[in-house]
Amino acid sequence: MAETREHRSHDERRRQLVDASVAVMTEQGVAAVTTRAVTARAGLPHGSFHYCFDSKADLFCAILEQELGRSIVAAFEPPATPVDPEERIAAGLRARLDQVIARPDYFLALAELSVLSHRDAELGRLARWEQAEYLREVTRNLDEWSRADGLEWSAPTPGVAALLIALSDGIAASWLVERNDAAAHESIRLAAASVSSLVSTSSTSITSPTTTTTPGGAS
Amino acid sequence: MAETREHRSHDERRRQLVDASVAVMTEQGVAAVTTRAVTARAGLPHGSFHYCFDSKADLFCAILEQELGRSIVAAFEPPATPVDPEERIAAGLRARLDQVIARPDYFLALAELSVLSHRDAELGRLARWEQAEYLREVTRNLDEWSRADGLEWSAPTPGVAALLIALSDGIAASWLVERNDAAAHESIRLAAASVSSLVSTSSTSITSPTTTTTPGGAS
DNA sequence: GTCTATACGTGGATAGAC
DNA sequence: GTCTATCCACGTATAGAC
Repeated sequence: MAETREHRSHDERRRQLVDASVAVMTEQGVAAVTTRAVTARAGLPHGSFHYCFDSKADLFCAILEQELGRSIVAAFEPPATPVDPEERIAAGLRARLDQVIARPDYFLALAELSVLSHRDAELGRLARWEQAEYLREVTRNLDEWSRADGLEWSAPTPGVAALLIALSDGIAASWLVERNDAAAHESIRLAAASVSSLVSTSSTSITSPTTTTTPGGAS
Repeated sequence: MAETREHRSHDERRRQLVDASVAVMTEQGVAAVTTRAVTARAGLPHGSFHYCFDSKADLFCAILEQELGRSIVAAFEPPATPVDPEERIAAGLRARLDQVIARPDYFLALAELSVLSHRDAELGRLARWEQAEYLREVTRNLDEWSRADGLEWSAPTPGVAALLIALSDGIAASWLVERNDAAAHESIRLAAASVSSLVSTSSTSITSPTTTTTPGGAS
């Protein structure tokens, strides 16, 4: 450990600079993310930048990798507590919207970075990969939840997952320009009502008969 | 008229530069839209830029105004030929996707410009206004179409229109990163099936009984 | 291995020539 | 009114000092 201390410093610098970049990006937009601004924000000398990153594109790769990966972790996460499909879908969509509402500037910056990534080959690959990963994750959670509650979809779940992603993205994007909470929540309500028409509760659900016996709070 | 000839030249220059900007933006991204690149593209001297625009932000305003306005014109346009709700919704969503597929780089640039606009107060106002205008247009067309076919929605049409916009935006955005035609069309299929569950054909539709008599090709 | 000083290119905006 | 030459600020990247 004592010998690797110098190397560890190098990796820590990278993380430090990435975090500083995210801060600048969030507050002032992607255009404001310059090597000078980032290093100044991190309290490091300007020269340290090209000591940690090959180029600015390299930095953006690191940012995209870290932040998009972070977004994936809690995507349409499983059961929570078994509720009817419509409410479950609404909850999933609402979770994402709530994140955006809580940190609008951050997600605005992320959106900026996403569209920007398509201009660069390397960044584009990364963005596509993350998107695919995200779809897999949502599909996985959707499957898990459907199996647990004994639900069947009138279409393959990857397709349903893609639809849910498009919906949450679209609603979030719309909120970002309008900042209209009521309208966004109405969209979610309608979306949940719509999408739930694709699901049919199969008769195999043994655990939950006509009346669900959920111990605890039942509203 | 003879007296205003000089002024007309000025306005024509503006349009000329805006068009050049859109071209550059489409081919190389918003970041490449510099005063020099734009004037060069337009075949004009660099100095002519600040002769037509107060600043670069002023140019972006003009671009946003022109291009977003252009997007609105054909938004979920009315009847076409009366078909069932699900097919009609799918057609509306498909129309937008087809536009994006036909000119991906253009819409990518437009997306770039949209997210970028939120960093500037003036541009933000413009983007919001255009978005509201777009919602009004879709709602208007939705109302018209529904009335013509005697349809009733289980929710106010502005809410439905907002959902449709979010859907088409989300699906288009998803396509822009994946470039997966099949997946996008599957999303549209599912979306149309979902949303059509919100509509109930009222008994007032006299023109179209159980079997529609459409002259011409009936596949 | 860590940081400073600097080179080099570019962009936005302007003053002044035609 | 139209265009040229130029200014100044900033951004990336590097060579070399500590």
